[in-house]
Amino acid sequence: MVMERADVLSLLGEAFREHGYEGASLSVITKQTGLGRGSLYHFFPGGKAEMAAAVLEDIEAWFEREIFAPLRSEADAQTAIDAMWEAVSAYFQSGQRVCLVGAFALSDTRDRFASAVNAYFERWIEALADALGRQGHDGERADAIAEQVVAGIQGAITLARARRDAGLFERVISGLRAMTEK
Amino acid sequence: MVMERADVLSLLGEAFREHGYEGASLSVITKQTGLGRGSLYHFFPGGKAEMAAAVLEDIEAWFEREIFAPLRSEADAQTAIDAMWEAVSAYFQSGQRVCLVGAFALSDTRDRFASAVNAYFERWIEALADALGRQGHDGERADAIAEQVVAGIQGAITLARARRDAGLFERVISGLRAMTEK
DNA sequence: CTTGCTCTGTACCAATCATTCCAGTACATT
DNA sequence: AATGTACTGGAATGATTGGTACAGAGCAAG
Repeated sequence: MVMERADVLSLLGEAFREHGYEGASLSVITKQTGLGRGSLYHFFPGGKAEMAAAVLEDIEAWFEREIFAPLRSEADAQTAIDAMWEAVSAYFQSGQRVCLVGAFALSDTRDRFASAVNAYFERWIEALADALGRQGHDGERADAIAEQVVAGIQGAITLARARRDAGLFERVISGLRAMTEK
Repeated sequence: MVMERADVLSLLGEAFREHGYEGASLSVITKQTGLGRGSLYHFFPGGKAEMAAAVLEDIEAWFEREIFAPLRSEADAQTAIDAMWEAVSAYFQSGQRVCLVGAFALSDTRDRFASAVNAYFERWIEALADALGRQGHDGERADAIAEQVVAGIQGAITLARARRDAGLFERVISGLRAMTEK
């Protein structure tokens, strides 16, 4: 079995998601990726910090391609927004899967990856506001809704995980979704 | 200087807030509380796990007294809701201060303290829904708003910390607040 | 002063941490 | 078959982890 870089990043991502940056020890990582220490440090000479940075970059690239870019440039804004909601539900698995960027943001891990963490949310909010603007809202209102919605998604993940309640996630999401409909 | 249990819990809380459960090592904790290992294990024979559990209990008690109970029993529901918003802004310091329960919820630390983490949010949502009900909303609608609002608060904290933007926190909070006005 | 109790600082423990190192495997290029 | 490079597993590194042991400090009651 060949292990592509993309596969490794995905497994690394799950490890950090489950245990957090501090909690994801090298032995956890080797176990969860199936790669020995030698291989890990061959691909990521910078160690754990470089692994996490690479994962963040990978996540950012995925969201940029699948969600942010369509929000900014799709001819029909509502179509892009609908696609965002589909992607969000699938990606976060009804709140059973944590947002790694959000999780990092809540501890001092944030400072290690400050610019990646900031950029992720900045781009999401801006792209969504752009789509809302093209959908007919005036600029200020679009910004406000976008902030409200992106915050709401993070909160829905937190609550769904705290209470182990996927239904709660879906209910909050559908409430937010109503805010992005014409 | 006498060190009351309440002071220790407050300092412990800040340590866990800043570093997370895994990241708050015993040396971080001794530094931040000013107590040596001897004292710490004298007060919390169960070690780090007992410290975190005690902090969670302390937080829960504070919210119960200051926010949940008034929401349930204050004669004028709107007054209790207004007080909740004041308390939330002050307690989370415009999103510069993390919600420890929310932070725990996002990693596998949640499982160690599952019932405390679940109870905190369950009570918050139920108490708020109760107040919204007395304020005139029908039951189903009150539940929905309460979930939406409590999730929104958690998300506002996440975003404000991620982007180091206290204004963002206040804007999201005031959007949520509008949902709890008659 | 003595007794008894709560509290504290320090030395210590085994386990685990991230990281380094290196001999060796696998495989593609000559 | 020989060489070079990419990769791998595991042993060894020193630092740090959470937790224990214990002698003593501080102080109130007798």
